[in-house]
Amino acid sequence: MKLREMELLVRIAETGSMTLAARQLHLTPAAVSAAVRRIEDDLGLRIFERTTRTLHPTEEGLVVIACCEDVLDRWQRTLDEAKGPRVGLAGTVHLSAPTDTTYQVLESLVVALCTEHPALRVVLSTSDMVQHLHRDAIDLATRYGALHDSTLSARTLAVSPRVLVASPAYLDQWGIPDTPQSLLGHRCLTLHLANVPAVSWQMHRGDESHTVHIESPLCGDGFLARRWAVAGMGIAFKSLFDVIDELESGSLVRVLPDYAGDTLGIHAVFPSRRFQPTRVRTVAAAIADRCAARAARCQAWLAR
Amino acid sequence: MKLREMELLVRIAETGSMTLAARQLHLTPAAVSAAVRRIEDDLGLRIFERTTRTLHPTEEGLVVIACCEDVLDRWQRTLDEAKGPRVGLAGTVHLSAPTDTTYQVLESLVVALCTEHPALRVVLSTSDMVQHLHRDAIDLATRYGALHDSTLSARTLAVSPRVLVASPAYLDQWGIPDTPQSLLGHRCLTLHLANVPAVSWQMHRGDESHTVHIESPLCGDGFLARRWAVAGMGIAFKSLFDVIDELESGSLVRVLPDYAGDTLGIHAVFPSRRFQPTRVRTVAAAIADRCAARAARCQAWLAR
DNA sequence: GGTGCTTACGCAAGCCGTAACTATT
DNA sequence: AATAGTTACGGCTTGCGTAAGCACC
Repeated sequence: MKLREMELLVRIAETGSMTLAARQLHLTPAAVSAAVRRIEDDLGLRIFERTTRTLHPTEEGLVVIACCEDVLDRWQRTLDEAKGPRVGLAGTVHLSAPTDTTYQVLESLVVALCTEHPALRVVLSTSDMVQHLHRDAIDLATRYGALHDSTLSARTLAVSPRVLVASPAYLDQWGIPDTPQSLLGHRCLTLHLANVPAVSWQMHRGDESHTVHIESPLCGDGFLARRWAVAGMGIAFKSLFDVIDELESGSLVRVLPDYAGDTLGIHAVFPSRRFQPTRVRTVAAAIADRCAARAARCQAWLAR
Repeated sequence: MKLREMELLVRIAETGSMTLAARQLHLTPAAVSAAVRRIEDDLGLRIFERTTRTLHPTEEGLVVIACCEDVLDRWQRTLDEAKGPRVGLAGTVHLSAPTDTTYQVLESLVVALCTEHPALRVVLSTSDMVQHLHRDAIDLATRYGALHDSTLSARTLAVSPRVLVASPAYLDQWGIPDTPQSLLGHRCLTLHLANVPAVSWQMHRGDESHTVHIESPLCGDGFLARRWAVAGMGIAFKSLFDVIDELESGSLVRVLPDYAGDTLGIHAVFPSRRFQPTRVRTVAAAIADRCAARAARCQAWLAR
């Protein structure tokens, strides 16, 4: 038994598919199939019960796979400990984040990390959509809101309410809304996520709750909504976390400040496997640091 | 990295020698040497610092080797759990024990085990000498007294005092000694262990301590001493544990019953590696059971 | 019919044993 | 001189990719 084979078993169990596991490990499905067969023969155990279309671990398979996870985790940590202090980070980290988080948080952070660790490669996969971490072999993603995939694990990076924002120029030209309903007469900038435009904005003041159905002249991703808002194209409904820079600098101002949107959590999301190379842990820690600093600025701004 | 390679590292560390490790794993020294080199290259770490005559783990090597032990242990237990209930014991267990223990305790036990588990093979290595468990790849040995090799771990099976015994016929013919000194006029049966005859017997009564230097007409191993004693050839100084059968049956009787020899521990001794196949654990448990039963008979006999 | 697992086959790399070599005691 | 580790080389095994086959949607 090789560690590589253990990783294969874990990946198959995680993805639920030999083909996806093969892709992640840069193998062919044929190789994976053969490897599983070989492993099962060696062990004298059936690890996966499979038809051509479904695949799930057997009872014993779960025991073995859990062991493989432990072993890989132990091994990874040992290598980190044994060779960690001497060499810088090396290898590739696959990150995925929403557009705005990518450009505001990750971009400069990645530059800093790669400068500090010349052997480190970072692949940034920018998407507002919930990507399939397993399918794309993402090491670490940031996501807004709760996640529903139980095969993932998450860590909260920040918590921040949605706020309505617009540029001073826009408000000069179109006036300042004073009730949620008055938004209907404004140019509202909505997000277009997962092929479904987000068309209703929910906000509340004390016990009041308001839902406004938006007809949007411009609809894009989070990054575009912010840029458009700064450019005076309309009112955006964004996480405070994403627009704290502009609010601090005054290029955006908060609209309807008495009304707050949902408070969204920003999470770091990992494939559930416990074994993470040092490079992933380090990058995760750096992201958490940046987000914590940014969240502190949000707190300060709200309390000002 | 393969589990087999991990085992190799552990064995090298245990035995302190590539050649011995090679022998245990049925490889050539060349293969071991090449494997170590390969592993070190793969890991980018030096595991063993070595000249042609000495070999010891590096700092990082110790970390890696400890990890390998953990991994092998975890893996072994997992396999036991995953396939344990379905199949009987299989494979080979190497045992080593003193002569008398072998013939009185292990012999019938091994027969029972092999009958119960047809796929089990047992290799019994009988010796009164302290064998090199590592060198001979012994899975489990029993030994009297404390052990001095820190790379081994031990479990106490029984504790029993040495006693002086002789057959009734012998005592009829030669008389019953009434003091330790009177042993000098008797035919005493000594052991010949590790090429050095054991020539002094120590015993005590209350606070008194007596050391008697023996001139022995017959000198052999533990088994022979017992048989000679039964045959009326003289007085033996044996662990009660070894002669409980004869004392119960009356074929031997205790001499100088007020005087007790050292209380010796009987230990099961294992190579320190933590990973033990089920077969070894099962055999160890069976031996412990037998010894416990026998020890209980010793207690009962002393208290009679 | 398409997707995903499996089988067949050829090739390349890995790994072991034999044997000669080197260094240490 | 003897012992332990290393290097060199030939052969066998392992493991992968390509390509074709097969079963469940």
